[in-house]
Amino acid sequence: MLMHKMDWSKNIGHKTRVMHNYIDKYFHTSWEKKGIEPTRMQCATLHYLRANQEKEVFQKDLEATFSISGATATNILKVMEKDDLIRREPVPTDARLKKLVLTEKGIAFDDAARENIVRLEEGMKKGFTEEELTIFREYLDRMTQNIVDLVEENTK
Amino acid sequence: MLMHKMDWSKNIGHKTRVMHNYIDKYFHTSWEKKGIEPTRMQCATLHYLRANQEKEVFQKDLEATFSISGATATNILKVMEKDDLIRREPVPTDARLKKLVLTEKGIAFDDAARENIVRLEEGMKKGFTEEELTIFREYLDRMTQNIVDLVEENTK
DNA sequence: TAATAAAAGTTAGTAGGCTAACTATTAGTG
DNA sequence: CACTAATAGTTAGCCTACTAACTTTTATTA
Repeated sequence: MLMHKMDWSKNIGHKTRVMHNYIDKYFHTSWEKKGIEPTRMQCATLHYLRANQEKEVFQKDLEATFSISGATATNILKVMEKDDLIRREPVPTDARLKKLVLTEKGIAFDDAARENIVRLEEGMKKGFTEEELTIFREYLDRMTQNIVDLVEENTK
Repeated sequence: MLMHKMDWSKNIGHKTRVMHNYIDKYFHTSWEKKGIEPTRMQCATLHYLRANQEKEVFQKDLEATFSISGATATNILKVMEKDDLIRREPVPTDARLKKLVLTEKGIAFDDAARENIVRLEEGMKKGFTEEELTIFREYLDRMTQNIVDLVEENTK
């Protein structure tokens, strides 16, 4: 059998994993002893709740927005509730739902996180033209769809 | 303060995270009851050890190749040793090192994993030209470097 | 209306990812 | 040679991520 030797330096899945992990690391290193350190997904959740304060937001909305499973969402929200960044309130009209509400502390941390998010957004794009970014997004969407198709083939 | 509302559908970090998670899911769904289910990083490790059977391979090599921390490497290898996919053998010339060796079972699982890896590699690239893939890799490298620069600014 | 299906969220268990702190060993330097 | 640096790997503790199985509640349909 001919040995197929993978060149990891050209592997797009590998590159994606590495980039993904560095983004986590960015958030981890962005807090110089301000007490707590909201993680990447916590910052994203704070941001989402803040931007949708006029609406009612439930766990299922986070799951759809961020493409995470129910179990993952429960984990993230459990930690955030423990750290007093959010509350989960019952909804009178539907006992299955729990309304997600920012606490005062959650709002304060969202303010603090905002500059970190903006700095990352700007910094990531350094040296990229708008055209390149559009192509980059399109490639990511296309390749993700290819992988989704493979997963569906596996599970059909 | 003007509310900055993030459009997650255009966020490249978000897209990268989603693609990354679907690759994990691909590996998870690629085993129809063949007993054990080697995960993404386990398959990558098996592949790497197989391709470098003539050399001596140590944990630090995996850390460098896959850009993972020592703790993460220890975790992955611990599980693989428990499942009898690899052994960790002492090295006479340097007591700090542990040589990583594939077991018979490890070799068998690498064979079984090979078709899954090839199918993913092919499937991911469906509809992409070689030129597009080259550009895609270049974008991932450039953006990852941008993020590394931000992390280094944070930690300097 | 009663039975069934669908939806929302939780729990258990596991993998991969990290940092910080640690042990042990080897290499380098005054 | 002795002291210090660096290297290799582990452990503890945490967060994100998943599936599978579960409870509770609401919606649908026979």
